[in-house]
Amino acid sequence: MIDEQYSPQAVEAAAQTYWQEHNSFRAEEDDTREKFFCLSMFPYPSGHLHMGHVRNYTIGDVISRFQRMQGRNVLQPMGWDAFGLPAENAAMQNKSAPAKWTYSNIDYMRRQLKQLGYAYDWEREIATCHPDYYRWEQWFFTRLFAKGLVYKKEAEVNWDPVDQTVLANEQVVDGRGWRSGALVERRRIPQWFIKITAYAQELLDDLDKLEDWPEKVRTMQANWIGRSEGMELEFAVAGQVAGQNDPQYQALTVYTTRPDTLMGVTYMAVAPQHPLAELAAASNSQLGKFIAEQNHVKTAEADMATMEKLGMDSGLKAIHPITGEEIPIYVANFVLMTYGSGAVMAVPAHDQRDYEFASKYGLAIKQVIRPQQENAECDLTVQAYTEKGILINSGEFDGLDFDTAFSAVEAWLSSRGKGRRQVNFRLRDWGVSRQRYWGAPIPIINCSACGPVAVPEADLPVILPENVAFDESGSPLKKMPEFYQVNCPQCGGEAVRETDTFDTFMESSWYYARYACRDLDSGMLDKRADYWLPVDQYIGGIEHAILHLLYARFFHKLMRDEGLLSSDEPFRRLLTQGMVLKDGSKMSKSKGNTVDPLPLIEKYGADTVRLFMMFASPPDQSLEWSDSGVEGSSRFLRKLWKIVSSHKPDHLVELTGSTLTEQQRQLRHKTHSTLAKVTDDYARRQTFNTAVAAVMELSNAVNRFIDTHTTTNNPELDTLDNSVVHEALCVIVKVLAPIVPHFSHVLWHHLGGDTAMIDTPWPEVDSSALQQDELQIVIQVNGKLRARIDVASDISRPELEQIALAHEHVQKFTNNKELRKVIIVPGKLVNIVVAA
RNA sequence: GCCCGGGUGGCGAAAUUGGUAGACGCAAGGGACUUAAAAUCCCUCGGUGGCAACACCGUACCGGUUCGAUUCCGGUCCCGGGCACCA
Repeated sequence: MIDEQYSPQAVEAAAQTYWQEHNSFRAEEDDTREKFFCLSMFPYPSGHLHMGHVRNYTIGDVISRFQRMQGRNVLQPMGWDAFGLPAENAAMQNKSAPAKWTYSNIDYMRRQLKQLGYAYDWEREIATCHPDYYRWEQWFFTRLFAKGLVYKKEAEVNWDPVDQTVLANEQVVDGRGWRSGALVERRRIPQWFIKITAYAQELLDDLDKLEDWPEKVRTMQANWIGRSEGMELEFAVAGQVAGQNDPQYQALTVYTTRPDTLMGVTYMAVAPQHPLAELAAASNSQLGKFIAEQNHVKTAEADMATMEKLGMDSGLKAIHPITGEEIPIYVANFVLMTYGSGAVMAVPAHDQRDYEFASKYGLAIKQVIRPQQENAECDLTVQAYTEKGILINSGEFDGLDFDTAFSAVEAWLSSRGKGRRQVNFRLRDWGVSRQRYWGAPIPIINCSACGPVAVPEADLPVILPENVAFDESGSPLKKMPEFYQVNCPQCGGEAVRETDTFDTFMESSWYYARYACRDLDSGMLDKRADYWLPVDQYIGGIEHAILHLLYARFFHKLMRDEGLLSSDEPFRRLLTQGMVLKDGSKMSKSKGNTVDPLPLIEKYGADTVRLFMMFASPPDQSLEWSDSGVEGSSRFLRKLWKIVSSHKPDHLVELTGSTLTEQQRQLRHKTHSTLAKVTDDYARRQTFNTAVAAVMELSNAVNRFIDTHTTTNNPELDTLDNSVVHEALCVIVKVLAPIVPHFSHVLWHHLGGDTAMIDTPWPEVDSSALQQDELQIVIQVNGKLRARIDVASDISRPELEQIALAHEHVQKFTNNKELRKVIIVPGKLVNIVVAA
């Protein structure tokens, strides 16, 4: 007999001890079983687990344990995304080394995860800041370097002129450095890029294969990649830009998706950093001042898009490629030098941004498109007309529609070598250089004779020195000659090692694969990667919908093309979890509304916390934290514990085929319909909240059944009653096991389970228990509910219609009215349509 | 600004393929047990009217499609995520 009082601490200790002693979660490759790789996004070791982590990892654990009960060979690993900015900030504050802070955070958070009872294979734990891990990232980068998939170019960063450091976007507040308060400047510095654009088309096309990803994520990625079909064309620069023979001064190359509007171009716009702008500014101090002023906008796109659109006439003219007219060239702050060619053509009549700019600076607005329908709204005194339509004021192109105009303009320009059809992507190459210390060193040596040279494989890893002093003045690596003074691997001459480190997205782009062969020291991956990959279920925050998930997809394809694995995509199924909120806003330290999981686990136990997390809302929606809701989950477990612990699993009889009372049949029906629903909720819908609600209903039904079948005279159930209850309780305990595994572990033993809960298969639905003789049918009149009736489940349509029409509540609304039609949805409802 | 979501009782939510709006839980109110409290158990619980049966209204707002709309379509408002150096 077990205690009637539920004691989470004792229960959780017992279950965790069992799992540990039996090595229950060690995963091994086994070709005879279907594998299931379940992965939650690994955490950044910020110090403590927060509720978002608890939610994420509970979802992953529930899915893992469910799949295991379904017979799969499950791998569920855990690790640490250990490089990153917060470690540097903490180091500055504590005047210590980022490594020490990171490792102690990992130790603390690992203990928290263990308390929660997650079924992780801890032997595969990864921390990305270990050289054993990042050496393969460095090795892989040198492979990409050899293949020409990486290159160096200048890119803009936020520069703090006081602290003399590069700032992340989040470190720029209102255009100023967050520590120094200094006005931030844009600065161009050479950085490494990986050619993700070479894979743009495949990354787009393969989204169609990801059938088990949320539609919204696929849409966001497709829009991010942003494939467009348009034309690249040249506008010659008019007159002679004195003494400049360089082609960059002689023509502006622009890209447009609307070549049909070409005849409506009334000005050109170039970026402030464009060579033509700089040239014009040399003899125009006002323009020079304007250009200098534009140097203080943060590099983030949101800032670029919301800032006031400003421009200034450069005085230079471009020549329209068809009409030969001279049109002004403006310098405009919204044109980005780092996008495309740094120049755009402007058609104010048919582009809203161009329209607003033209209106502001008194530039011509020339209509060249009219609506398809003559009377459609098109008032150019109010706004641009941006729809596709019919060409006007376009000379020989008049009367053409978008498609024919596109072809005609293309033919005209291409025959004269002034333009060509081109597919463009919004996606830009991935800049991976960071001017930071706490990251994986970029394995490149810069030699004045040989240029950039990859660190040879034998010299890898390039180890990041961990024992460093860290202060406000930026990366210690830049002050360590013993780190950067090296000899060139090619010519042996004096050379300088890169002191930049990798973007931390690099580590998180392939960690999932490394879990398969985490102990391998002779290579990045081995054939075990192809056993476990792709990940069958990936779970993480929606905030990663684009960047992390796109980079990981890209890396997977790079690893495939390196021959390291053979699948095309890393994550078969994706679940994007919503945020955990308190009082309607995201839990965060700055708002002071965080809830620490630890005291809750101590008070209620891990199972209660896990249960509340799953019950409070569906996983992909935000979850409103509620202390009293946790209390409710605890109450449910206590009640259920009492029912199960006072149940005696004796004198049980076979139920299938037995003659049961109506109430026994009803409880069996409830048991098996609940089982069917919960199975579907876990497997297909992944709505664990409705699964829990269904189990609560079943548990309430069992409770009522026991109440109505025992009396003070006879406190025991008879054999058949007890067997029906036993069946229901076994289903409840088993289907709750993924969510409250400790609780189920102990109760399953009490119910007489001959295997440990963790090794027990998922129960099967007895379809004979689901058969019903009667159904409830709803009767509507004109779509409004008027009656409910119980009928035989095999009733014929005419019979049902007749009963419905004869019902007194129905007749009240149909009397003296013309019957128009009767709609019957079998097994559900009858809708009687009458004249109003 | 652009891309993607979301909005249902006092609260978290449910309604799975266009077919019974509010399952399940929380809070609240009433009652039982108790010297008392906690715990537990029972009842009520979207709004309005009504003794009740029941009727009408109700899923952010405006409009549309349909026998029937929380669900589909068009528009508006509000909230959230992302925007390439936070992770």
